[in-house]
Amino acid sequence: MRPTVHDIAAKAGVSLATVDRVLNNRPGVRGVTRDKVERAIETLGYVRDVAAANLAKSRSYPLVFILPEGDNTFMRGLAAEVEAAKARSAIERTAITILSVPAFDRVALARALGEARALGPAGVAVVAIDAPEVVAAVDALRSDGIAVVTLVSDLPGSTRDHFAGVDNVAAGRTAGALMGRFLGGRDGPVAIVAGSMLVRDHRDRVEGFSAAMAESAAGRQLLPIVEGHDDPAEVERLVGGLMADHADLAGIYNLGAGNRGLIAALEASGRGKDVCAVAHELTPHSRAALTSGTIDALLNQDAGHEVRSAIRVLKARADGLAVISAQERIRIEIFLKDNLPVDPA
Amino acid sequence: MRPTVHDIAAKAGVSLATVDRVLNNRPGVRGVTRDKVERAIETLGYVRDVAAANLAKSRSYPLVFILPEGDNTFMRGLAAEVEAAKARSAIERTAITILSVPAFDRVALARALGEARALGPAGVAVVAIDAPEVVAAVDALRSDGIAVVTLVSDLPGSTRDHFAGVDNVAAGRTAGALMGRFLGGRDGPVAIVAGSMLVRDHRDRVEGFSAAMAESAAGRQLLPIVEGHDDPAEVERLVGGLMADHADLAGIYNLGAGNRGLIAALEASGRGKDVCAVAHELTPHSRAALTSGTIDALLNQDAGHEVRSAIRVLKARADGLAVISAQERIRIEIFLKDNLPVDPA
DNA sequence: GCATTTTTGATTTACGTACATCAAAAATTC
DNA sequence: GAATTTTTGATGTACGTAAATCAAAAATGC
Repeated sequence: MRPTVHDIAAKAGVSLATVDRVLNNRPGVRGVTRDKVERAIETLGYVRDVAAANLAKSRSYPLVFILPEGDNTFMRGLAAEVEAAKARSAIERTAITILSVPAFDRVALARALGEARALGPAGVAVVAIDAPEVVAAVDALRSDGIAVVTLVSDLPGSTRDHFAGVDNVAAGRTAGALMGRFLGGRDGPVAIVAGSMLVRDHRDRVEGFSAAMAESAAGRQLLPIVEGHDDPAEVERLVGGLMADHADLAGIYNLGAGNRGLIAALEASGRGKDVCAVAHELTPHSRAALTSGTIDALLNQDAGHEVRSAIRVLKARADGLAVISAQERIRIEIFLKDNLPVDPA
Repeated sequence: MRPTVHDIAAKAGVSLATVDRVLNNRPGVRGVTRDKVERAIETLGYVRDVAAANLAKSRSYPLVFILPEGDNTFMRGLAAEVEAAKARSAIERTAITILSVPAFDRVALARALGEARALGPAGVAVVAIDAPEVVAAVDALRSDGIAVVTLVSDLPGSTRDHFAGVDNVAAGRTAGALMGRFLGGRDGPVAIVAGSMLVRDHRDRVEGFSAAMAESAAGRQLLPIVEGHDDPAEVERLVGGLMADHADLAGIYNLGAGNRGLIAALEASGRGKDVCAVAHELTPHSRAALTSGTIDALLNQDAGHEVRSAIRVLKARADGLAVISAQERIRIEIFLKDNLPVDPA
């Protein structure tokens, strides 16, 4: 049977109250007594029953999620996952507030972080934009003792507790390696379509992609990066332009959202299948394009995993506990037409 | 504030005892009363506090893990993950017993399942061998009301509750697609090295690989499958033979364990880098070989995830609860030299 | 050695649920 | 309508921890 506080008290020859004082480091315990208790804890291998403790404390975790608005499927999916987590609030003892801000608007984001701070939550999860005012707002939260996790896009210069997202440099490198291998002997330049170079995840992907292309396809020309702002219509216009301007275009890497636009433009051009396309995020649209051969490879991050991981980490940090980092590593999935999961994602 | 049993009692105008009778469907409640209570539960949106309930029940989950013995890194890693889970027993209210059986020995496995049954646990996780006596032993456990999860290798003909592992047909297809693309114009046959065709996961991988190769590299000759029994020494011997017999060998797919043997044989041959090698499982050895270029792609399943998922599912099934299937899907990771995780796995 | 401060003990209540017991009320049978 | 059965209420204990109170004991200062 697992030892309880009573067992420690008995073993250490002290009262329950003293054990409680030691466990929750309340004042009024002499060093010697504290040592006695800690030895008893050690030898008995006592671990606090977190469930019972939370019950006794009737602990709850008010959390704030700050998400960008926008028309793209990935962010809408992310929002849906946060809603799903909200529906589990009762079970998980969380109380989730969602704040929406215009995409790529650093000022609005900093303001939203201020709002979140005013709510005095236990933790905040935010899709970050890499800008000084955002860093300042995050640091302000942290100095209030509020846990902060960046979601999808990181903010390395800040004091955020954790980043719940994929290694985007590695994602870019993977895209580059696949592109290099898939292009084979084909000639012609490769285009890069980003959402916005304001966000860290997109910058990281560009960096990784360029590096891997330089290795696996040395000498291949990379066209200047264009920004589609994760908007399908804008991406369609941009890709249409690229196809028109470069008759010998060999590949396109769309590292942001707006795959609908990419696919539409590729298909409209009539040479969609000749261009090697690598993109991010598995959605009904991108899945269909992968199956049909318009897209050659998809890199995916699971929004549900990211949201659940963010919540786990926020709760743990709010309690001052450590996290199992291996469990919180978000994986990059690679989908080819041959390994699509059965369940339509 | 989240509603409790007291709130239901008040809302329904009945006593706490009656609410308890309804919630835990104990006898002695009239239909009308039951309905009243259920309506109150519905309108208040009550959800049982599982932590408090488990505390009150002082629930614990005795589990048995049945793992194959053997010298390969993957299975040793799997065992280590089970040990790690065992170390978390106190926190997770589990009591884990590990049974080891000789690899690929169906009779010993069936006997071990019988032993497990005699222990009367809440659930059993087993690395299955696809054989009638194993199916029978699993079904016997199930008919005792013991939850059963297959781990890594499935047993589709049985009544097991769940399979905690990857979609191995998809894994094989992915390997085939990568091989097809990576081979490019190179001529020559492709070899397949399995562990044993007795286990379902290996059979599934062969099926998927063959199908994908037929599509993406039609006409490519596949050599007859050889079995290395997940043993590094045996695999080294086999691959050495293949290299010697087929001077024009274009690719090797090692779908079982024993990568150390594969790598050693490839490197010894002197033409290791000319042969496209696809293998499974990221280990220190395979990682080094991927970095050096001896192996071209690695498919990986995360043993830690599989073990944790198996435990979650076993606990849920023991309580008769549903599982969030999206959360329990084990992903196939694809590693190229460019997207290796920083942390040495 | 006395007063003062610090440390410790004993005890109680609470968290939300499970489970048991016994009495009271209501419904059913004949 | 009395006897019986079924249903319901009231109440208490337990799970393991948190948190508070008040009294008792021990250590400290001078």
